[in-house]
Amino acid sequence: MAETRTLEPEEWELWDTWMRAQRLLARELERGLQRDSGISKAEFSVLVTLWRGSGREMRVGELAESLDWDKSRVSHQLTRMEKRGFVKRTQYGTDGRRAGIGLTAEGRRAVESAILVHADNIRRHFLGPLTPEQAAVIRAWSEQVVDRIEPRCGEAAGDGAS
Amino acid sequence: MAETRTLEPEEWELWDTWMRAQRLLARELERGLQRDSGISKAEFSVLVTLWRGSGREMRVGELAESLDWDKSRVSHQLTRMEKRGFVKRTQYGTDGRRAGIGLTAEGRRAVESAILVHADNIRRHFLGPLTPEQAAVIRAWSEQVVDRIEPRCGEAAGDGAS
DNA sequence: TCGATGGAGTTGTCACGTCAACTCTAAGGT
DNA sequence: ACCTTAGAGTTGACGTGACAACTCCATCGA
Repeated sequence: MAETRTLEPEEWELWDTWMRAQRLLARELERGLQRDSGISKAEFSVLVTLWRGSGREMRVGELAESLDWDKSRVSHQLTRMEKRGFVKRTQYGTDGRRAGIGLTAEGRRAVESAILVHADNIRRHFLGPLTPEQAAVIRAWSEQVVDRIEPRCGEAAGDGAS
Repeated sequence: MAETRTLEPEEWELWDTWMRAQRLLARELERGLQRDSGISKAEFSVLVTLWRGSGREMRVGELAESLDWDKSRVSHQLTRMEKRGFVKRTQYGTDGRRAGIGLTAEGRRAVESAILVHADNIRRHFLGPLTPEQAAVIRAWSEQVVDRIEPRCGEAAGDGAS
């Protein structure tokens, strides 16, 4: 273990400013999604992931892996989204309980519209104001962080929204 | 309004990597707080803000302003934390309903320990691996974002944890 | 004096997220 | 055939967060 002392003012300010920026950005994007497309960030994540599979049904575990979410979180989210009519669970086998997850027409419509709107918002709030130098540094740093906290051998598709 | 087209692969990868890094970092810090100090990020934020007031009782609105939280969110959080014995609401005036918020001894103990542990975790996961150049760029970028989304004239104390 | 207005706080409702406990099925071993 | 075990998915309980509706009280103006 390390030194166990509080942060220096300079350290603290960097941390605080970064946290604040990160939070405001996330809040802004979430609000945009809600306002322009009527869906939440969580819903968007699920919809995009299913949509990328272009019609193929996915399993809960697959979704959980793709999103880096807990399985039970996926299950709860699907329950809510099934109620809203965005996804459907279909049965596997003859009478078993394994479910395949598919988009409804409503879900497909919602995600195809949301993707465009959300891309605009990401450009406006995140990519737009970024200088090329900042982009390079932030990208490199983000990769460091991901590699250190979650070292992966292979690739896993992210959702880019949560 | 802009162009309304989806993100280029390069744009998307930057966005996705950044979101992933941000999320992993937040998750790691939150888990550290829970594991080492037995409190949540939300609890930590409230405790630190009260603690900085060094004994002086704060109002709900003051807390909400400091934390940049919705007032009702503060109220709900205080209800839970009162149940845990970390804070107490004291009455103002003779029979009115305005409440001043104070730390209990238990709350003070918890926050003073958590601050040290949390500082270590922030250093380990965030500040430590940062090169000076990265620190400068991230700091500048964060300030840009904050200024653009939430332009403030004066200063507001942040909590550095949520 | 009385009523309107506004600020401060609380409460309800619902979506999100985590953890642990549970069910069901498929395999595997004896 | 039977029991065990592991994997997949669901469920329940609870804390978190956003939003709107509500209560109280103070103040101000007719």
